[in-house]
Amino acid sequence: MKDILADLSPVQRDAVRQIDGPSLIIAGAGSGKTRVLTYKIAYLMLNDIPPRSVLALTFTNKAAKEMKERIIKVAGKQANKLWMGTFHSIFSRILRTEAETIGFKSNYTIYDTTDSLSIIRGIIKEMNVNDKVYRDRDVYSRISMAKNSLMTPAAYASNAQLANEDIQSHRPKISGIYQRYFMKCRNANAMDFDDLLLYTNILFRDNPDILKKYQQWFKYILVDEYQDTNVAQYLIVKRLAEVSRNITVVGDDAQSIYSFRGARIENILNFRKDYPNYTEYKLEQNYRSTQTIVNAANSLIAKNKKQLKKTCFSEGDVGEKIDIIRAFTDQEEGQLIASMVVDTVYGKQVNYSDIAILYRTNAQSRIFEDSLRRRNIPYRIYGGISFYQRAEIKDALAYMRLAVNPLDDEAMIRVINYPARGIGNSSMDKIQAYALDNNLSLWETVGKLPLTNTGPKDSVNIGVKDSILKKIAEFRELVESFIIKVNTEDAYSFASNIIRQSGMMAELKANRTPEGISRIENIEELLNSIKGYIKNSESSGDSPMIAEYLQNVSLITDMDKDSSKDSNKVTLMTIHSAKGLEFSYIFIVGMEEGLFPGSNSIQSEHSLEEERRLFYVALTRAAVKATISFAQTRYRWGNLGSSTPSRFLRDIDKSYISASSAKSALETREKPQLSNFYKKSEKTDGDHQYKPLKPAMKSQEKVDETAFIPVGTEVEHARFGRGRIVGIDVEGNDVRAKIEFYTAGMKTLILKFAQLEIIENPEK
DNA sequence: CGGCCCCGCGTTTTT
DNA sequence: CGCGGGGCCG
Repeated sequence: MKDILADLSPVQRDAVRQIDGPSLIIAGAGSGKTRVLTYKIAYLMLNDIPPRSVLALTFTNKAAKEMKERIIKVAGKQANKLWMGTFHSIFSRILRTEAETIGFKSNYTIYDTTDSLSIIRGIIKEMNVNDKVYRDRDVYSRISMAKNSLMTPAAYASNAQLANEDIQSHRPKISGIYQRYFMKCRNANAMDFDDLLLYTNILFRDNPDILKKYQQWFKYILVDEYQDTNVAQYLIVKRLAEVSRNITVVGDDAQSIYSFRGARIENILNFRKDYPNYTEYKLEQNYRSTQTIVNAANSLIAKNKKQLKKTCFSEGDVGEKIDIIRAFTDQEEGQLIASMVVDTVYGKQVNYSDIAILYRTNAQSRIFEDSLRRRNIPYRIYGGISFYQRAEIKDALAYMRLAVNPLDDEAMIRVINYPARGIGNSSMDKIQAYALDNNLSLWETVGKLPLTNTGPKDSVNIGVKDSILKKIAEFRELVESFIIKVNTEDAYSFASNIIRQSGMMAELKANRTPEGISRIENIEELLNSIKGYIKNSESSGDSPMIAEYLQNVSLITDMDKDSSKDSNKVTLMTIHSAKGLEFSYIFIVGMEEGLFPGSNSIQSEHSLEEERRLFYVALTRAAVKATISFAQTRYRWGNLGSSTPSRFLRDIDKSYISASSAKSALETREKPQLSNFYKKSEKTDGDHQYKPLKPAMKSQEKVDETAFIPVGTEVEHARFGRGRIVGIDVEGNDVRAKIEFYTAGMKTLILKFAQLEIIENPEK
């Protein structure tokens, strides 16, 4: 136990040693926040507090998993009994146990965002409202916001302000959509992500005895990333901690980046009011990064008006200054970063896994994937199109979901005609219409259908042919045969049987295309993950059934898949995903107006500050060196646009930016002829490892040749092959050529980047 | 009913 | 550009 405390700074030690009472830990980036949290939990256990009475809440499964591993190292295996996980996973577990109390069954389904959107689309159709006005995403986020502020449909309907807002935005029917959506979920015995928090609140609010049970159970509560809690989460914690008041929250207002999900920085401020006898610990020393990075980050965040007072400092090396890299195109940005990755690995003798490329949006990843692949640089990409979002995976899971919870209408819609069994859209419409009229689930509706229309005269007739009725009956029997086995077969056998018996496997195998083969591989990977899940839980008990696997899988993301540390790969991820992580070398890419800060964020000071905090998070991931890049032109939705450097670059104190790169990338405001670029890049001397100003030489050399190509010229492009120029367009300083390529089709290219080779010039 | 093609639209960010 | 949804035709 002495060992634990010896590893800590005085402040950290004090924070760890406070066992009882409320404590607020304000922890700057890299200040050893996770270490304090893990050690505090270990310390509790070493002081004979039973692990099962400790509740530790995190925001990602990854954070929970890592923390648990670290605690096991210090305090041993009993740490497995800790209640540690995300808000969503912990409270979904509790809701399983208490489901009946709130009118659900314990086998409830958890709908992911895709499911929710699809239901909302269905409602919009049902209500016959304009889906251009009522866009599913907008409606969903409105509902999500309501739930996160604990507003039920009734509360929403009677709220004048919300009604006003919806009228203003010409969407007065959102309240009605919410009502229907809410009921549909209930009828399907399903909860969406927000419901997990909403219903936990309802459960605790309306059932004092149940609340009391958990208040006595969880004697010690710890919350990580407290600045990212929303109203629903805040209230759950507040209720649970009310009696014991042994609550520890850790947070950093400067790293609050989830307000789009309803997070409220104020929660961390309210802590002082809620628990007046709290003790506050400020962790201000950054043990991760160089002084340059910490100071640069401080200078950046100082531009935000709203923030808690805190002085972060580093006593590490001064370190290298930040490089700012300008690229002409997004493509070139990819190439430059890729070659800098190589230079870093060989020049600094570090591993690929010490390097991360961080971007604002997932869509940016592709270019870096390409450029890294081209150079044979191993990389690992997080987020983006999730494995669990793939159609074949969702289909397989939908069968399992339907077997576990037949009321799950979304699952039913997904699989009733997959593989195609002749129950098409028009039949489905009839089934759905009947279900709606009679307030039944689809499964219940299907259960009422006769085998033929000539059956007993009081039997249901929805107006489909006998041949279809027969197919529906066959489907029903198929699902019934699955339902029987839900609680008798272990998750793995169940899943592999369902994939064969449903006909999915045969359908997939019939497709010999590369995509078809990859789909089968994905299914195999899914089965493997189920096997892995069984193996994991067998060590701590019996073999789990499919229902248990399903409730876990819906709260799991790609992020959580084995991040086997042994693999030496460059990490690509969004900044949001990078929160809480650290890397020696960080590349922050795409620092352009409209991208970062995003175009949606530049209207309000509030969201601009959040973007700035996001940039702060990105910068402070770097231990040794940060490099920032932007591109002057970028493909967006298939066509080229030009962009200017992000305003945030000017927020960093110049003294922390390498002089050569600042000058070349930012101060020079050259827009005119490219010949100027060329000359300047020649002047940039070699004192710096990278020459940010230096564009791809080849494209420069080609410019003069091709800048004034007439229409009709036959040209050759490295990627698109040969084609003919059909139009020239001068836009600002760019000359764009519309080229009809013989094989690649029509493209619009900016001449100075296109590297065209002239094949034949009609005017010569 | 099912498959194919075309059109329209989208980018925040995650549980 | 890439995806998903809707529409049309076989």
